[in-house]
Amino acid sequence: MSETALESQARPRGRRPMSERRRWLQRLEISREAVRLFRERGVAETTGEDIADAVGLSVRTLWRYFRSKESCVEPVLSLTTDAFVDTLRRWPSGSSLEEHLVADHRMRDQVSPADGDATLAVVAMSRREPALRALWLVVYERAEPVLAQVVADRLGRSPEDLAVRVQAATLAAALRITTEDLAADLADGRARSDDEGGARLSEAVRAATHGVLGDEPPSA
Amino acid sequence: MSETALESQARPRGRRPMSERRRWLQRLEISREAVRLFRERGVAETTGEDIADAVGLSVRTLWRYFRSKESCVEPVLSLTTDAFVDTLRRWPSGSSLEEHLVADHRMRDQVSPADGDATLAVVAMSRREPALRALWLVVYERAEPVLAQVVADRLGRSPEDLAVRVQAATLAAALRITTEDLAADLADGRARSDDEGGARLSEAVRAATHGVLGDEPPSA
DNA sequence: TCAATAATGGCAAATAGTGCCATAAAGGCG
DNA sequence: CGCCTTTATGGCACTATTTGCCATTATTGA
Repeated sequence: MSETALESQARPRGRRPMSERRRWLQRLEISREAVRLFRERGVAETTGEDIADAVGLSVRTLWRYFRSKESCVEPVLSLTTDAFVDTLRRWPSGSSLEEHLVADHRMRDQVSPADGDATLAVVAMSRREPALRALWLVVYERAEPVLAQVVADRLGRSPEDLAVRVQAATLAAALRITTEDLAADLADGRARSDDEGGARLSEAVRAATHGVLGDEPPSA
Repeated sequence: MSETALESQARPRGRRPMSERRRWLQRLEISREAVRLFRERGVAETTGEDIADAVGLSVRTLWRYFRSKESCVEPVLSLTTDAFVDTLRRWPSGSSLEEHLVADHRMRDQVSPADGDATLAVVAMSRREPALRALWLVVYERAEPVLAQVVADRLGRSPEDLAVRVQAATLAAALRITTEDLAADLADGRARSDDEGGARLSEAVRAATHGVLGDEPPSA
């Protein structure tokens, strides 16, 4: 086991594994094409081969990146939800959520309008596509531990606390439902301004937290 | 168009469609066998043909009852979550949730210990099986509209209200997380009594609702 | 250039699911 | 009881999904 001792400084000698970031980008590229095809023809009418062709990959390699064709949309969804969560993470204590949403512009830098559109389209499609619905819920569940950390920091408690985890799940549900409402409104032709979106989000978070996290209506 | 007028009293002449209840029982029977096989051999090692054979159906008919082998576990999960939701529906205003959980025994009549075990086993497996996890989340999402009605009744508001829907999602998350904790504890060999389960559930609901629904700690 | 390692692609095979049609089962009616 | 109608099931072929295996290619260090 002298090898074990040297393990930490063992230099790899061949081709290095794909970097995490490069793999992430590749998955995102596939994801965008998959969403485009799903929107154009529908999920059932899009085959794994179609997606692979659109990206310029072999089918075999596609299945190395994703376990199913539906899960191809996951990176685009995660991109948007991660931006949401990051925005919440930057929400300073003592300010209202609405003020923060107006003041914090980094979310618009983090996710392009095209990806935002794509996400809302997938959420709208998920009303009819059980596989997409399941994926959407899974994506939001994965946000819960991150939100638990945010809540824990804010309340000065442990992220393992049952109350903290429940509060995080609550926050996730508020974000999710607001997004679903927005997607439904857009899909059904009811337009909505970004400002109203922010207000609805604040309302949802307030309904979910009852002010425990320190947000107050801006008029108060 | 005269046919349209008579449509309501048109008597069917051939074999009647399977009753909703019979179809539900058939799905439940399949579900129990599927869970049994999944527990014994794992999901990947269980094929659709295995499930069909266990129930005594042809594979073709199995796929008429379920769209995928993983979704076969859905009826057992729904059985348990429905019982949970029904218990909440019977929760009288003005009493603490813990008192209600102790007093209301109908949940134990509604779901057998075997089905409860099966549900917890599936939840435990869902930590490693993405398809089961997705299904579990979908089952709980379907409970949200029902819970929204419960919340709406309790608060005298519309079940369409954003705040009501968010509160319902919050309640669903509390139930879900409590169940997941219980499943994890059981799977990891940490026993837990029913009483403690009720206490944890009350704690979760209280953390989620902040007393808005009228529950109070029994000591208060 | 050579050796080593990782990514990709091609092919075959197993599994998952669907469409189509034949047959069996369950009713009503004479 | 046979006759007719409708539904549930089963069998078969077929497509799609997904994985294992191996050859090929690409990328790195020596």
